[in-house]
Amino acid sequence: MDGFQPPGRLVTLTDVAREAGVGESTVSRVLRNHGSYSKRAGERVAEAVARLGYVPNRLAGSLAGPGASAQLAGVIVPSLANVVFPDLLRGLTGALDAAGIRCVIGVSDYDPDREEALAAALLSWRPAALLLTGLEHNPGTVALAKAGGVRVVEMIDTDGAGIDAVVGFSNRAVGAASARHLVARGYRRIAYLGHDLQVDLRAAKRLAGFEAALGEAGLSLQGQEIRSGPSSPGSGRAGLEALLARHPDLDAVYFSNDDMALGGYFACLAAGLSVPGRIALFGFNGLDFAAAMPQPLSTVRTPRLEIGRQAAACLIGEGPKTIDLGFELIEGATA
Amino acid sequence: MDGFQPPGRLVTLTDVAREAGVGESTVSRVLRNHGSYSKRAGERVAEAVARLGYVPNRLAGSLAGPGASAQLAGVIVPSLANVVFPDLLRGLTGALDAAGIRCVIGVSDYDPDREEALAAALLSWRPAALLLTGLEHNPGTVALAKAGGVRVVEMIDTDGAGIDAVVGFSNRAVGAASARHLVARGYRRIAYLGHDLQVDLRAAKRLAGFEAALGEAGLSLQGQEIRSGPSSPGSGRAGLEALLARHPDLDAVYFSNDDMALGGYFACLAAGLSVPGRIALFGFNGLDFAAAMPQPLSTVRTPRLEIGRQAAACLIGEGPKTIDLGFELIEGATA
DNA sequence: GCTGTTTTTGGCAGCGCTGCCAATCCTGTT
DNA sequence: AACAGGATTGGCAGCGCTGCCAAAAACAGC
Repeated sequence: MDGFQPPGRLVTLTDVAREAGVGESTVSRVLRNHGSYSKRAGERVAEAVARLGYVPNRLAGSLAGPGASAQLAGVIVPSLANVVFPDLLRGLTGALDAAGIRCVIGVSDYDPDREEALAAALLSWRPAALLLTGLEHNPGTVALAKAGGVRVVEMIDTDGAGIDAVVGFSNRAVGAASARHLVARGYRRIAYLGHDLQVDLRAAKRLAGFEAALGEAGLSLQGQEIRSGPSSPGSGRAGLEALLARHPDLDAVYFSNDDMALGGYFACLAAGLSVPGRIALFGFNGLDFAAAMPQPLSTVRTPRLEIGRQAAACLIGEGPKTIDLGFELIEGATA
Repeated sequence: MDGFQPPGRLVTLTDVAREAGVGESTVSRVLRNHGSYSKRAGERVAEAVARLGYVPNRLAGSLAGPGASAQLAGVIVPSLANVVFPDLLRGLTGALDAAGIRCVIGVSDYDPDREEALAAALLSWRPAALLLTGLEHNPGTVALAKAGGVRVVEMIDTDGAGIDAVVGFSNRAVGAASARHLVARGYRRIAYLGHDLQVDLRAAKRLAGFEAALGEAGLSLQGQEIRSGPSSPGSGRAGLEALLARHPDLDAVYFSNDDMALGGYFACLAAGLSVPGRIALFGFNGLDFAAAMPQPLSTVRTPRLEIGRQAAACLIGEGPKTIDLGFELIEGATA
């Protein structure tokens, strides 16, 4: 309130002890409400803390404490540009907050080497857990995670083997369900429109599941457009225009996600193509806007928040190793 | 690589020193490339580190080091559900990453009391800086921030006095510019459609600027619809329908943001109202989809990533105290 | 070969806190 | 009033690392 402290020394627990006229251990006990102390001691410490504006130093606390810090969680996501990951974080921070655990985040930009570097950097804070996205990592990342002595949770994808705990859903199953829906609705000349598959491995798994299910129905993809760069409505719009120019006879398009699908819908509106009469659109994610469209988007809603929450639960209690949270196909009106 | 460590003791710097046959200080010097050491010492340490799989403990490092940790930054955002904040984080993490600084995040849910609690929690990690959103905080938060001995950066809003550094733009000016644009285009019967203003103070400032500019033109708001809950396309769609039912003669609507405006656009599409002929729509944020719409949304693009980047720069070098990054009015085709 | 640097090195205190343990203070009893 | 048994308390080592300093080694000049 009255200007900055003389920088260089903040109030320490020892200061509080002196101010309160008690020993350091007593202050520590009071502050953590751990062990027994008298009411009087509690009051005096509380007063001293308030008077001095003491903020505990968890760096020291965690160092002195038993094992690791147990108060930080390291989270690595591939991107923050795609709504999915903020949603994941939202679920995580919400659930972890109650336990007093904070998230330290790293953004890998879909680069496994960056992911590895980030894993090392985050581990150096001795977190209670390391939360990764997807199941595919560098061997070095896996080694770090295993040797780190921390709980490891891999989120979103359950198609494969995890290091420790896994929370998510099957992207292959999503792709397959989407394909079956389109087939059941009578669409036959189906194309895929997505962003870079080398980079987004979960999208690649969905596509694999999609193609497999098409195959079971005796069909195959009639066209494919892979846009470089991140997914976005702009990319979806341009992509659908390109796709239709190349394959004018398509009757349905499966998009890598709702953002792309929204762009596709805009392209149809702009070109005056009726949806789903002339062309059907199918997305992925079940974002907010999908339900608000004049014709609700046909898509698959993924339990993004819930994945975050369950991942948090994995750290706190010893939950089961693998949790498949499933997904929900939303029939919508565009496919 | 070969299973989990016997949990309880991770490799320490002392282990590395023993393994490499050098002193602890030498290992420390090599690892941080600080001070001088022989080539041979460097090699032996590097080998030992690799052999043992040593990951430094920054908890200890920061505790022993000079002042604060200087390797963590505490970031408090009101929400992760609104694209704005992930974008902010994206800019931040991107720029901070190069400096080896990690972000510890807290989500306040627009609650000043939670913000205060989070500030204390984050400060207990002795971060290099505390990054807050907006200029309005509890007195307790301000006191903590000032006493914390850290750099404080308040992001997004420049309409008011900051604690330390401020990076953003003027929300009032955005509102005023938006109003002037609508007025210049000839719209006269203008309404506002937004989400909870008590909670989103920046939106309230935009509206204040908007109304002030309307006033200068001799106009005033013809209607207003405030939806409870977070902004979303669904809320925007329902809101516009309610607004038009109440004020059928409106010729333009100013939305609290693009998500709401997208919902409004969908409402118009669904109702067959021509945009902007029958009704003009004006948003805020300049999100990706705005440009991909059949008629590009008229809106204001805010420098969200750049705010994050500049905020990061504020922590690293001693930048100027207040940075106004301005905004860009996008004329679009909906207003 | 010997002194006067300069570079490289290891030991050790201490960062702020917690855990352990022994000391002290209470109770209620005999 | 003296005493057992529990509640409460303070001292101090030590968590893993860095900064400081003095010792040791390497090199320089004569």
